[in-house]
Amino acid sequence: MRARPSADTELGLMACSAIFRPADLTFLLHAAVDRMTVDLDRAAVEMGLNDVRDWLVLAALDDGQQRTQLELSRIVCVDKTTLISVLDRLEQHKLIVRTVDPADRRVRIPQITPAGRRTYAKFATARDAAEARALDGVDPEQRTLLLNLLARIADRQNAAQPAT
Amino acid sequence: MRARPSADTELGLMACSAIFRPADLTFLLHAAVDRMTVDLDRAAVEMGLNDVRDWLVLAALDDGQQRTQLELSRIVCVDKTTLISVLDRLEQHKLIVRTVDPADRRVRIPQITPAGRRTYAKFATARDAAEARALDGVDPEQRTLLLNLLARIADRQNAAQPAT
DNA sequence: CTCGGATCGTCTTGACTCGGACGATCCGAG
DNA sequence: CTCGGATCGTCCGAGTCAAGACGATCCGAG
Repeated sequence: MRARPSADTELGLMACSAIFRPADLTFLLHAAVDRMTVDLDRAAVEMGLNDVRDWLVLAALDDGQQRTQLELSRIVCVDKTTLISVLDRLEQHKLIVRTVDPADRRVRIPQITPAGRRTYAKFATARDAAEARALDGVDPEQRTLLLNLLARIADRQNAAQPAT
Repeated sequence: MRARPSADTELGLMACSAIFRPADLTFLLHAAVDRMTVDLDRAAVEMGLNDVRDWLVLAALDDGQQRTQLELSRIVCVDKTTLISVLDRLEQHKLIVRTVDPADRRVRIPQITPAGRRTYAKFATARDAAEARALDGVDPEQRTLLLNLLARIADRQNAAQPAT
């Protein structure tokens, strides 16, 4: 499991909102991510995965498309060198296999196994449950607004001119 | 500056939304955080800071309260060992000084210097500008709703029972 | 006062990440 | 066919982070 701040500092997060202005967008985003990550990491370890990234990789492989490791690394936003260790672990747990593309023997085609599919499905339901818990009591209209606003922030171009 | 994924993988983030279901709360949160962090990190380096955490520390010290390093680490949610290097750097740049508490010679009281205050103020305006950019065109009512929902997610108790 | 346990800041160590280098392989030019 | 450049996966080295060990210091019991 990826190292995370200990419980001490974890709780401290909440203390921040008392000290910093409470409506700090960046701070709240970080806090919300941390909160979700705690849930998802726990769900991941419960089913033998290491990390949310393990699940991201499984998710990307679940559609059965043939992807090279490089494509995969771009899709899940993991450095290609880091992806290697993830794939090593998943392969060791028999959740994926690395096949060689007969048409180009340089590339490896990681493919999800039935066991990997089962693990992925279990994690997906856990994730859905976590998100439902997080949004419990928020009416659907507000949910979609939240998601839209987040998407809007995320999609914003990196247009802030690169330092004159 | 803290290492971040290269531009390649950075852009790949957006590709995710095409592959995963587009309304994935966790994914959007991550993407939004990444987006804000890019802006803030850039602002930080422009004024000689290393990191957003440098600014967090300055912000926590700006109110002039006497805090030990341990308290400080809890407030800014940084491991106490990591905080040491942050304080070392800030002290080297003369933005803070470490004083010894005369009442308890074990503890150090980091205090912000006038130069530190100036740097903090500059960063604060840069941060406000970044957040304003991120929320450009969103009407005030929706902004407060967004912040409230984020706070709600973040504040949620770690109540998911710790694995039976 | 003395002494054992608790608490502070720092140091050490092991794990992780990522940029760059490397071997294997492909492909197009000649 | 041969050969040079491009592209794949992997490995290595520098840097970062945090858990645990450690010395210095405090404080309460006796």
